[in-house]
Amino acid sequence: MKDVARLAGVSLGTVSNALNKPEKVSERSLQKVRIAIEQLGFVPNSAARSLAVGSSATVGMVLTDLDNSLFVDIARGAEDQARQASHSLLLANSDLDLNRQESYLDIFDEARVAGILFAPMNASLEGVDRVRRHGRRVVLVNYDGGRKDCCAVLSDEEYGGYLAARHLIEMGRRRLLFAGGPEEFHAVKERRNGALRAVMEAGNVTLEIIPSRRLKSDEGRRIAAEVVQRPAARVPDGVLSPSDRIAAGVIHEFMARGLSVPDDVAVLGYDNNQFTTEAAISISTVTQDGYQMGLEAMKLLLDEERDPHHEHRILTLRPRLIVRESTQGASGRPHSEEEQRRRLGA
Amino acid sequence: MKDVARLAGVSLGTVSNALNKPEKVSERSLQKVRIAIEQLGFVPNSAARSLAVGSSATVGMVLTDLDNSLFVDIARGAEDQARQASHSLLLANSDLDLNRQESYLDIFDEARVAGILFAPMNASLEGVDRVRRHGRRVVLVNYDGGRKDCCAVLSDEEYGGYLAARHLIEMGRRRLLFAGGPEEFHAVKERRNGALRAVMEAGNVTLEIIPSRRLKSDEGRRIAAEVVQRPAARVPDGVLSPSDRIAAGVIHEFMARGLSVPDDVAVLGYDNNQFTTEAAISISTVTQDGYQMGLEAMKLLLDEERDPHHEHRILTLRPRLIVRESTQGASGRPHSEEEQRRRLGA
DNA sequence: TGATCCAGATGAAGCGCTTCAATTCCTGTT
DNA sequence: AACAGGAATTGAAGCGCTTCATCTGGATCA
Repeated sequence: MKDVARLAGVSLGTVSNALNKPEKVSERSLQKVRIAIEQLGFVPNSAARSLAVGSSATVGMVLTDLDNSLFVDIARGAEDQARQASHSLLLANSDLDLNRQESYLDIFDEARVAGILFAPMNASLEGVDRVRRHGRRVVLVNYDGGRKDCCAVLSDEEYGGYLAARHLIEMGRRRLLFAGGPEEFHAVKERRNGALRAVMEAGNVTLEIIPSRRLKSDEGRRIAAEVVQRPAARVPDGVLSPSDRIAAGVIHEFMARGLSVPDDVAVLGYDNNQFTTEAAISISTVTQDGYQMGLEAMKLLLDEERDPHHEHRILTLRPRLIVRESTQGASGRPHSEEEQRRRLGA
Repeated sequence: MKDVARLAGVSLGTVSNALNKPEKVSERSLQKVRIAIEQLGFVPNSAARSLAVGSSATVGMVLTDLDNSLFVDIARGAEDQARQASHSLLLANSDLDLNRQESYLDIFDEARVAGILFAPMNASLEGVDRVRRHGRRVVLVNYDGGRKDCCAVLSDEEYGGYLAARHLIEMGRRRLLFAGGPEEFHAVKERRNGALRAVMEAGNVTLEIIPSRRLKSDEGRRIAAEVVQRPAARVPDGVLSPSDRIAAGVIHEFMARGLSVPDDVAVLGYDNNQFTTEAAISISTVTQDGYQMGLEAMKLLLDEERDPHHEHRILTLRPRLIVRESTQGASGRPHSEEEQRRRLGA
């Protein structure tokens, strides 16, 4: 920058102003500075800038699992919002590893980012306390571990489970199975509670629950293989599962064993992952509109950054049911352009 | 840090050394510093560190499309390798937007990152020249626009196309269709060339080509809908497509119109995206082992960082064929644990 | 003509760290 | 007892930027 100043024949301060507050600089100087920058190929050093200013224009997002396209959607929403505020969003994928998750929080903390969007695993949120103690702004996304002391954007998981079960019941299903998911996951438990509520409300409907250790499709296959061997009257006619992956496994296994989906058994997933529409049989699911979640989360963060009397808020978004072939049979194009756009929240 | 030094009763330099070169500091001082850090809740400021050192321990990765799980795999491989070198990997998703792609390159450039892993769109690579002129290290991943002046890790796209076509031919297919993909995409063109080579080699096999503007599943549906209306003798019996998405669309549409996959027509995708195994009919595909690509790319970057006589290398990895139901009919579990692990490269 | 203003420009101070030449303090050697 | 040599420590200098109190040179007005 010193070189730029010299070449342009102005002072350091003027170069800085030309870069950050052009309205404070005369057109003439602006021009000279611009030319000098061009000639020297000058690139501002954001580390020096952050150091001088005390914080950066970057927002860090720590997320658990890029394999779940929900998080990609969240990131997209957050990024679009960030860009409007001339901030940029950098992602760190902890890949289901608690250590990495903590370490990325620290990295963003050390970088003095403008804020952290945190889509944590279902586990201790001590990292949040740590970085907030250092004055770092944090907004929780998709899970908040019940804390009330910082902003969060959540999805009403209980209601999502309710929606799912009610849909199956409305389709005439009476022997429901809640397939898979570790009960210690907050979201899984909530969704199950919602399903239970719908079942209670309906009367004369049963809800069986078979948990699983993970949320992968293998578990769905295992569960389907298990129940399909029962006497016909005890085979469920409606399955809802807390992940699209499990639902995919369930469907796959049922079909491989000669059952018809959705005629013999309707199957419903959760999260509206990408592949629910790319599959040969499109999968009905409950969607949490990740784009919206990301957008709102970033808004909260920006508000916290700007408004000195900011108050922490917890936003709970309502999930939405998406009916596709796996619960309703073929019914025209299951993934129209319109639908695509909705998925992306655009 | 000054406070830490004071509280610990040592000098600034000693605190710095305790943090970065503990072997140069006596056990006693180390202890004192540790306690002081603990008590003050001190967090090193990486901006200041970067400023003093002149570069950071972060590697930035700019990628085009997080919806394609290939890139997620690449990021995973890169991250694992980075961690071994005590570097961390931050991701920026340009989401198919050229402006954003350039802007993220600049952001990493301004942050003086240790290097940039760049999985660019099929477009001008001027951003690469720009940041390299500033001394930034760049490794290209998955596409290099034919340049020879920096490291790159590529996939042998031509060979991938060859593998795909040869497989279909070996399965007895004679009327092949190369379905979809914009010809101006380097990868698409190469894959098509490879397919062509396999067809030439075989004799008495035809290869029809129907391009499309994008790589989404709608295009696959459109193409399938189109060819299925022909007289039977002119309907292809083998389809290979440059993306799994298109393949999924093709399969879906064929099935909806009463064709059997793979009996009437075998369909093959490309990239081994996540959903190829989560679908009701698992999709045969060509995989580029993203994990490996990311790993190697990061290795090249680290070498460039460390070795003063580093020479730029271009690594071309061979893709691999994965046969699943869509070309071979049901054949046991198409996605075993083993297979999963291989996908993840773990 | 001189007083008053104000848009612009200036440059020193300081952000929090690393580095390195200089210094101190031991230990072992002769 | 004197000294060499190494290990540990010190603190000033400097990284590239922003900020802000200060200054400059017209323009405006009475």
